[in-house]
Amino acid sequence: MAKPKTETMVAEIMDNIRRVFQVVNEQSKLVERETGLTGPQVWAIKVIEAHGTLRVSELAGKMYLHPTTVVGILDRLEKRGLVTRTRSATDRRVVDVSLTDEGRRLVDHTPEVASNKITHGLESLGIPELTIIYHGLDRLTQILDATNLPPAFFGTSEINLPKGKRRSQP
Amino acid sequence: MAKPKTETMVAEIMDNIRRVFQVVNEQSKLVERETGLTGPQVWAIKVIEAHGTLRVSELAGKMYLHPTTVVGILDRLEKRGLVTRTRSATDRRVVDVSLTDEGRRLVDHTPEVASNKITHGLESLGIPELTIIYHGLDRLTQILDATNLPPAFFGTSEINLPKGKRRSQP
DNA sequence: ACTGAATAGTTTGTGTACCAATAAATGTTA
DNA sequence: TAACATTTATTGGTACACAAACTATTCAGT
Repeated sequence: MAKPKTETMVAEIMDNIRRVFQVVNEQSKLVERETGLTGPQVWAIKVIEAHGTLRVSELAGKMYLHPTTVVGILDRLEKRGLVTRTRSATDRRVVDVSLTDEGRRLVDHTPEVASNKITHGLESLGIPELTIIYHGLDRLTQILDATNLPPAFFGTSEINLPKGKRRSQP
Repeated sequence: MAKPKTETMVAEIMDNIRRVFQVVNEQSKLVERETGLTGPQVWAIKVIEAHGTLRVSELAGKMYLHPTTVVGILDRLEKRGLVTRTRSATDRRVVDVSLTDEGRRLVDHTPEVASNKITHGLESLGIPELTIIYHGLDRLTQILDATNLPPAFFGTSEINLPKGKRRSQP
């Protein structure tokens, strides 16, 4: 294939990105059937467990989501008794989020969120093929970082892109 | 970086996929501000213009979306007078979708949906770098296809994954 | 021709995901 | 200190995205 035609390659790359979207979405639905929680919900309690008690804006930052979205997710998790919300004593604007015992139990019993088809498929590959995918995505995210100005909706709280990629904060 | 550790690479690949998600989402919002239509809406009328009149299930197939989702998008486009829905005379179960003059006018005046930051960034790269990204994503979608059973909600109508990827129909 | 399966599109309900506007608390500055 | 701005989380509203259930139509087999 690799016909050296910029236009064609860009179009195919965009199509492939859409494909990946699709599959990741399906995976989210699959996790839901297995655990009774949706992908984002599992993701949230994983983050909470890893970090310990944290404020809503911190959680949103670590999940790359807007606070409004996280509020909805927390509503559902709270209704199920998996997390608690408490107003901070020192700063009453802040809401601290933490796991309940039930939530912690569920996290432990969830045998790796990542054990979905994508991760599984990736893990079955050899180092050479993984390297190809890795470099391609890495290059892609680099150009995304270069062209993507921060939308500045995160306020001032540190954004903490996990792998230390991303530019300096405003 | 290419430290040959399967576990680490898989984790970083997943993180990068999430990054791409984020940026594509932002792009969709940006297109919305410029055209008054959302990303999926623009995508839909682009597909309709490219293919001409087509049925709802065909449109859904070409967009990799469930028919239910497309129905909602069509509702909004129809309300704005950009598309029309007509029941087919030969098969009254079928609904044919086509652009109105207004819709065609809007498509022409939309200077390339793809002129977003991602495509822009990609187009600014040279063939060698594009090749890296292309191969990485291509390999990724291959393993996704291999592990991803068709959800089988498209019925029998030809699905037409544009680049000739995807399995034979049931 | 008639019953039953399959198909096409839609409705209904849940869950993201975001923006705009808001309320309450804290900070800043005149 | 009092007016103003900022921060933090929430509510209200729109738009996806999908599953399950439903209606209408067509097809298949007897």
